[in-house]
Amino acid sequence: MPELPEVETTCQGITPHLLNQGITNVIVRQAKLRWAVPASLAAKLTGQTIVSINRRGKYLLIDTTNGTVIMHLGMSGSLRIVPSTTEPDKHDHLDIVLTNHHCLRLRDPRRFGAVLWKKENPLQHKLLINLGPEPLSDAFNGEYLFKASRHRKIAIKQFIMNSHIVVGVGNIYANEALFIAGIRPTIGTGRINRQRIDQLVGAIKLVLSKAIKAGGTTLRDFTASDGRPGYFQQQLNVYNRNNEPCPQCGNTIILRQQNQRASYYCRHCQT
DNA sequence: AATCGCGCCTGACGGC
DNA sequence: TGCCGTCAGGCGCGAT
Repeated sequence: MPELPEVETTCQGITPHLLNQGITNVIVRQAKLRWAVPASLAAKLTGQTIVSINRRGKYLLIDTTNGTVIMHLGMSGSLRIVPSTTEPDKHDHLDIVLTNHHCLRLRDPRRFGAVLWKKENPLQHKLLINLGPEPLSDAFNGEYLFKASRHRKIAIKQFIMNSHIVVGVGNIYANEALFIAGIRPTIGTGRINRQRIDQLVGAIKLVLSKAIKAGGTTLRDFTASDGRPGYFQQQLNVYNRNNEPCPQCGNTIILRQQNQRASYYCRHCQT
């Protein structure tokens, strides 16, 4: 399940293969993703050159000489670079074929992902324009999060998973960051003091940057663009560890549903 | 304005 | 073995 570290790993993995490549063809085998892949995508892209690849939150932005492809990997999406003669898998929905006879291939069994097109100013796209700051940027700091958190009644876990507050924190890393910060996921956001908000900001930055270094987290189906899994799951403290001992105090890790999401935490270490 | 719950979708898994 | 129900979850959207 790609969260920010997995998308970043993918972005870094595909960039050297795509940069300055021409696009000779686009093959859409399954247009029904979260939103329909634009029917005009192939016409827009064919003959263009890829000029840069960026990430904003969990969105990948592939800039070409004619406009930008905006991709989201949803729950189960992955991108690979393969020779264009490689036989597609059942869930390989889209190929962007390059002049080097390889293609960028999108696989997404659950089809929660998206492939969109924006002619110019991709950051102004409706889905991107209201996103919160990047968690690893200086704009995401204690002052910002504290201010945003005042008078909010929502539980802190849902708050940090809200992409309008900060991008890229999905369920896995929200659980992990709250554990590191010693904050119980169910606490009302507005009741957390500045010092603890600062700790939470530090914990989010720490867990995300460590996960990027490890190449992401592979629990079910994530693999990097070279097909290798990530290794951050070995460093998970609480996620998927219900009934196991807390690595800090030895008490049993609790699992409870919170807004239809699994929250894992230690009742002793997280208050 | 903030919050809540729904729905999209497939594969894995457990129970019978 | 095979069938079926349940769960997982990002996130936009409509309802409250």
